Amino acid sequence: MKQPPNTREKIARAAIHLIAARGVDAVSMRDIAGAVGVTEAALYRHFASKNVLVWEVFTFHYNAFADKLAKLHESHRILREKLAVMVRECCTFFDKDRDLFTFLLLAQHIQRLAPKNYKAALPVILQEILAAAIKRGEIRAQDIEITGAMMMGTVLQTALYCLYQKPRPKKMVPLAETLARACWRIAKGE
Amino acid sequence: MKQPPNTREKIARAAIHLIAARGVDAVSMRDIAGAVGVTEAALYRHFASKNVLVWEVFTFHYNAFADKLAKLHESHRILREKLAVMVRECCTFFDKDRDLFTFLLLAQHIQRLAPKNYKAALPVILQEILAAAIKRGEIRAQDIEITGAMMMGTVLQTALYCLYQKPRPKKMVPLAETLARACWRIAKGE
Amino acid sequence: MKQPPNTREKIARAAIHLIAARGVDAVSMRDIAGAVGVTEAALYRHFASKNVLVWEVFTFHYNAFADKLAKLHESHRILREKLAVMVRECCTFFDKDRDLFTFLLLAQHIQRLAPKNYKAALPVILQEILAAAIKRGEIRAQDIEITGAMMMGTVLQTALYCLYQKPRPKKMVPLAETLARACWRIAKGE
Amino acid sequence: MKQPPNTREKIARAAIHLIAARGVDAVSMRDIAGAVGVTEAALYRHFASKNVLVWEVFTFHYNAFADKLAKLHESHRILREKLAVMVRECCTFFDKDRDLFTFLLLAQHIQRLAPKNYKAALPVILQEILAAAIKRGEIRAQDIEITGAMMMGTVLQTALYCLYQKPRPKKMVPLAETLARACWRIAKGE
DNA sequence: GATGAATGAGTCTTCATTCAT
DNA sequence: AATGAATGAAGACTCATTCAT
Repeated sequence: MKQPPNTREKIARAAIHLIAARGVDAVSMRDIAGAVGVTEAALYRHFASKNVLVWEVFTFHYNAFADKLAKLHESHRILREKLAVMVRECCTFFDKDRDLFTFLLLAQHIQRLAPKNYKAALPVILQEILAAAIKRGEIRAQDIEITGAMMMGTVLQTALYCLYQKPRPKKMVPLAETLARACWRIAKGE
Repeated sequence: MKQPPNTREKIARAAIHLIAARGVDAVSMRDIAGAVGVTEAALYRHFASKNVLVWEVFTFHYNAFADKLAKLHESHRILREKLAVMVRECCTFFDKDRDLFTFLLLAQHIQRLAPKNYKAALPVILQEILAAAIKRGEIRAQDIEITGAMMMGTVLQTALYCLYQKPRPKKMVPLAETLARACWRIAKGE
Repeated sequence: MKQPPNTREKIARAAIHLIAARGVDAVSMRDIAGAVGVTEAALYRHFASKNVLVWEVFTFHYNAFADKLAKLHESHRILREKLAVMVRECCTFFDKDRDLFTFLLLAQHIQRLAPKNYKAALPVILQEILAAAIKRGEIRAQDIEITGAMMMGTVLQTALYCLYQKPRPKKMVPLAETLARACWRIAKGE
Repeated sequence: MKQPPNTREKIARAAIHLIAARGVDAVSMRDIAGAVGVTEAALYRHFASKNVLVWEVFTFHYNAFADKLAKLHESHRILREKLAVMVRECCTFFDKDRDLFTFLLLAQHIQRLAPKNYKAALPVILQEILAAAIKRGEIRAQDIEITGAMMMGTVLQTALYCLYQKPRPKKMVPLAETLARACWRIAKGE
């Protein structure tokens, strides 16, 4: 029931693909236009500027992913299971759409385009989960921001490692259990 | 016996400072020259190109840091202590020279400048330590590359978090013990 | 008996408003379309090109104004009165529709769009009046082109001055008598 | 004793020539560079931007001319002579360097580039002269801003007229006396 | 009458780099 | 060692205009 393949969508995909491979600054509007098969000027009918293009594509997918994770963990009670299911989702995502995952991984660099006071959703979600687990007595009191950062690092750095494996990137799903356990042990502390 | 503050050194420092703040692509030779107080052309007396400049400055400091870590851990026997001392060194480094640390953090992006077959030293060191610990029976057998990646992520993501704290970046040294324990528990597994 | 607010008219008004404020070159078809609330393409239903749009709108109003002045002065016999009534009309026009007056003031810049051999009507009218006054012996013989230019300058430069008064443009009608007298004295010579 | 023909000066001259003929907006950096015989990029070594280029060239010559007029009139006592000598200087200037005069004539359009609170010097000078003449009792009290505007219009519109005479622009010096007398009579009033 | 999408040429500007001095 | 001037390629973005619908 879709209309003729939406140009805006094609532009977004091309941007994700190129930026995942080279980084925001190293990809020009010319590159994106070329990949889509239109003129540079055509891009500007769909996105007001390069910054807007990158930012809109980023937030759209980032928020979608954050929402999914939020939904997922809610169907579990205990922290260990919440972590397991979230980590698994990350791994699945990575294996299914590596371009997009990598693109989202550039969050730090893209966030300089963010409006002031923008707060990334993922860390917040993680911190809320941890706070709740502490309240329930599942884990002992701790600095949830630091714990959250350590957990994210565990997963993301591993993703980075898998990404740059030669000759072919590694799959992450097989590592899901290992990663989940590591996250759990980080939270559990001594 | 040092000569008057070496220009090459001043260029390197300026590059580190600017790149730490903005990223490689967003810093131009003009920016660097301006920060040093010389002409762009002068930079080419000291470095053959922008890429060479970035790469040489990066590897110099990266290798120096890797060497230091290697030396440090050798004066300890058991993994737990090795990790503790290495993590502490990272934290100290971060607190003492945030610019440089941040610059080195961009490794992934800078490594596209690397010669083929270049292999970053830090992960290798970490993997060797883990391999040895397994051999000694300190920890059970496991995929040392993944374990290493998880450990690095734990520390680096926390550094990233500390870096972007507003209004002032946070100190990392106070977190050293927490981080070291997390790394240890990651290695220890269940 | 007017139709629903004619689009062509709305386009013309928007063009006048924008061009009066910014000049021909600094106003784009996009700007005009935006101000009217239609697509750029829609403009081309009403005007063949930007140049045609500007030129047609200009000549229409310019000629209308020239005609009015011509009619006006004919109901007076002597130069002094002719000048008085024409100057007053200019002032009234300025106060009533500053946008349009300013737009017409850009005549010099718009006339590069003119067809070859185009001759602006206003100077001609003025020169005819002066020629007649000389014939009648009201004023002594003189270069009517120069005298005409001086008179026009007197009024137009004053208009310019009133236009750019901050914070609000000045009214011109109160200056009508002063201006008319100046014109008269210019013609009268010593 | 001059060094090899200064590029900055050549750029300024080319800009004056082109802008006098076509207006600021219709002249591109490419045009200017082409006229000078250098790359566009070379222009940016001498002027930070197109706006800066136009503005600096404009103010430099405008102020120089204003200074000259100021000096000139000071060597005369009475208004009539002051006006005569200033008008004559305008005419001489026009005949000697029509490009530059025309360029300066675009003042109104260039002044949108002006820093806030910029006040053009020429009207001020004229107003001071008029104020002094009133004080001395040479002319009766009047709105010096309006009188000034009328005088300027007299000269400038005539210049415009001379400029666009076909096939060759007219000389202005022969008109100096006529113009000076017109200015005087404007000030003198009835 | 009007739209949405597209284009190709052109805008100003910045880039890394070179070279004569 | 360093400079000032220059370059050619590329950057993001805008322009007037066209055309299928």
